[in-house]
Amino acid sequence: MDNQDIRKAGLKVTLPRIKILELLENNTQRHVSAEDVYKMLLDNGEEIGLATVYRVLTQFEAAGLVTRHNFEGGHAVFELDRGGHHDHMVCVVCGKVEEFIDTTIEKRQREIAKEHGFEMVDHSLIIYGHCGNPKCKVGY
Amino acid sequence: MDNQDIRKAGLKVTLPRIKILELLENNTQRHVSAEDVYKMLLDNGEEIGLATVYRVLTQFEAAGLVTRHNFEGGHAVFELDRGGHHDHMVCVVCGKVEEFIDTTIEKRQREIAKEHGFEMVDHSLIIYGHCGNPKCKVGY
DNA sequence: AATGATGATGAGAATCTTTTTCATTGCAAG
DNA sequence: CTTGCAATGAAAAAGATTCTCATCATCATT
Repeated sequence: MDNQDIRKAGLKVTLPRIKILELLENNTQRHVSAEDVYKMLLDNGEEIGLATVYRVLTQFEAAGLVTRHNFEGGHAVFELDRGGHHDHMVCVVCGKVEEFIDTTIEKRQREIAKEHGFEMVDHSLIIYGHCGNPKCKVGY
Repeated sequence: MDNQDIRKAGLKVTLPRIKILELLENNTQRHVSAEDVYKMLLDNGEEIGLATVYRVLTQFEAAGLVTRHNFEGGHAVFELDRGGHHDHMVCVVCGKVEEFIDTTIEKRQREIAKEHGFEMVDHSLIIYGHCGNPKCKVGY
């Protein structure tokens, strides 16, 4: 019941919001920029303005439906929150993104924050490296 | 011998580069945006263009003299590389930045990368939370 | 089902950050 | 001291995101 998620967020159930949420749910690549979303909607024949895409994604983020990541490169990417939190591993050559979750690190982070007098509310961990693809290996 | 660092990077020793490196070394706040650097130079009476600041910071980054961080908010911040790697903790209210390093996490990251077939070359860990300042606490 | 208040949308303008262009200047090797 | 080539400043351009505003759609209430 996606529409309920929108409603629960205190937002009206409108066509742009439904379409954007659908796209995030069904799209193969989990990490998309606002521009990506906009273009995909266009390809699907939806007449949704870029400004609306930005607005909706920001609202979804505030509602906890999606997460915004600031990867390298100046533009943000969004990802549907499927309940489970996870971190990212990005290949510096091909850009491939893998997700992972590690309880050791998760736990340690909370401890470190506390040691510094912080109360952790969120975190961002991105590992950059060369992925398994031979073409992405060092010295190729 | 800062000028040697510039030279070693294969760059000519010019006034803008010297001034920017000096500023990064002597400035109290370690994390500065290109705009910050530009304005501080202006305040110091230096006539250095914003484009040059961007160029030089990017060159310094390539040379390993500074590190670029993509914190939330759309603009990058730069930090002088004082040899030691470290991660960041950012207060979501006042923006205060604290640095930390944790061997448990550092080690675990390498292991995780390897488990996924990645060879880690870098990483970015940012913990967001409420800092010790009472005004930044939840429910203030 | 009609109504109306309020929120949402689209288009384009505006803003902000960063990069590029290009004519001019200055470092540094000989 | 000359000279090539890199570096610079100013302004324009590009890219990402937000804002403005007139119009339109949703939804709680009739």
